[in-house]
Amino acid sequence: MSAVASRPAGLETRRAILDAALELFSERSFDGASTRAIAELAGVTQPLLNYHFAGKEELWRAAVDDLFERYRTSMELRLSGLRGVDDVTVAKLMVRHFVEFSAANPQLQRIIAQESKRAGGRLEWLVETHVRPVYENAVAMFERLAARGELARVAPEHLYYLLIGAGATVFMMAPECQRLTGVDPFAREFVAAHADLVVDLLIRATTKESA
Amino acid sequence: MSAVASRPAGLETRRAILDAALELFSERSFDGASTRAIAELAGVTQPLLNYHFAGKEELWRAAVDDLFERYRTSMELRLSGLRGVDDVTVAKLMVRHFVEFSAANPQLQRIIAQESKRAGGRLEWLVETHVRPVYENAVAMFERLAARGELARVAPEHLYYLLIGAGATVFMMAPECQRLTGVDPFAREFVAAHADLVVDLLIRATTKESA
DNA sequence: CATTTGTCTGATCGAACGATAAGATTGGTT
DNA sequence: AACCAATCTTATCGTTCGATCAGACAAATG
Repeated sequence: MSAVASRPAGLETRRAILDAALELFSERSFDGASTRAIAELAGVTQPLLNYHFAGKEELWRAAVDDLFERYRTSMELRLSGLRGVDDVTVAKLMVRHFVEFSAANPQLQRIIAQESKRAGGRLEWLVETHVRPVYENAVAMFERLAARGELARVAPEHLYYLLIGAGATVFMMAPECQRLTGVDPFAREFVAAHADLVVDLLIRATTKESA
Repeated sequence: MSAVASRPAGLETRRAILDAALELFSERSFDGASTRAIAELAGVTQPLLNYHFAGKEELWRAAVDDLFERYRTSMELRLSGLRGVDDVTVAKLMVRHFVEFSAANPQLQRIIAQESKRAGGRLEWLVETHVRPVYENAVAMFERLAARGELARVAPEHLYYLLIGAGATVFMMAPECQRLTGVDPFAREFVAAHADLVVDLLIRATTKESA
């Protein structure tokens, strides 16, 4: 049953389903995305989802796994070969990469925001499996910055959600931004300007004046 | 049919339904909140929703209307009697009130975030009916601050979503924050500290150094 | 060529969905 | 007391949901 995917055709279909699932889960929420709509977007029939995945919930988890895996690898790639570089520069790169990834993959914040509103099995899994490592990484970054006097000594809970919110909200809400302001937040210059702003805000702004 | 509510009992029931609808729509999304669940939370039977409201979509609109009405009146109350006060103080009060309202009513950002992910009728209505006035008010505030040199000359689209995201995300995602960090973001001290941080970030941080 | 195994489809299940119709009940009016 | 309109419930409609099953199809293996 649960599909180990040994033949090439199976892998391609699996990928098409994962992409479609991520798209619809992220913009319509778990309940709003029907398995039939996902199947249609993937170009397959609905029962095929249950062949490749054990059920709707497991399909959701597989899609989220895939997305976070992309986030992790892209961040590692960005930070590879920076052994000797100072903490401030690395931190700025991390923040910038988070903003740019959020622009290139608004599904990430959309899914996190969706599930974070309500306690339950999916939130529990999401936090313990994927969010906590990201959070702890961020906290470590905050501490390195604070130790060098480049960041006000504020509780990490505040800084984390400040960073997440400031950096990703406009991309998560891109359709609203488009309609409200007429500006396409995914435009190259917008993303760059927003990343600059967030980096400045987090790292330069709370420096020196505070603490 | 459409219930003009002349007898007192009707108004109380209507309010109970609106409260239940707001709660479930905000945390489960439009599709995830069933009319039966809303009715149960309100302590009435499911068909009664169709007596007081024309349908699920109109119930959603009525609940959102109610919420934004509360936001508007509370903001006006907060800013009443401030005719002579300088722009910077007023702006700080506005930002602080937005953060505190987002803490007291996380449903606001939850519903906005939910609908802003996808273009469609509900987003269109939400933007034109409620979000745009708030946005234009914020833009006017940005311009007054910039004119006094208290804010970097950044495009308002960036500042608006920066403010929204930084100020409301942690409350919107309160269940995640609780599980991830063990901290209750609704605690009085947390809300106050977060408001301070956002006010400082927006108004003091981008001052002088930039531009 | 025959067999097997991985992949996919058509048909259909029971449950939950939003909505409606018909009638019971309640409270104000005369 | 009689009436009537507002409020609410019970029963049920047709649709869509996620899931299952039996079988078709295709590709690798012998």
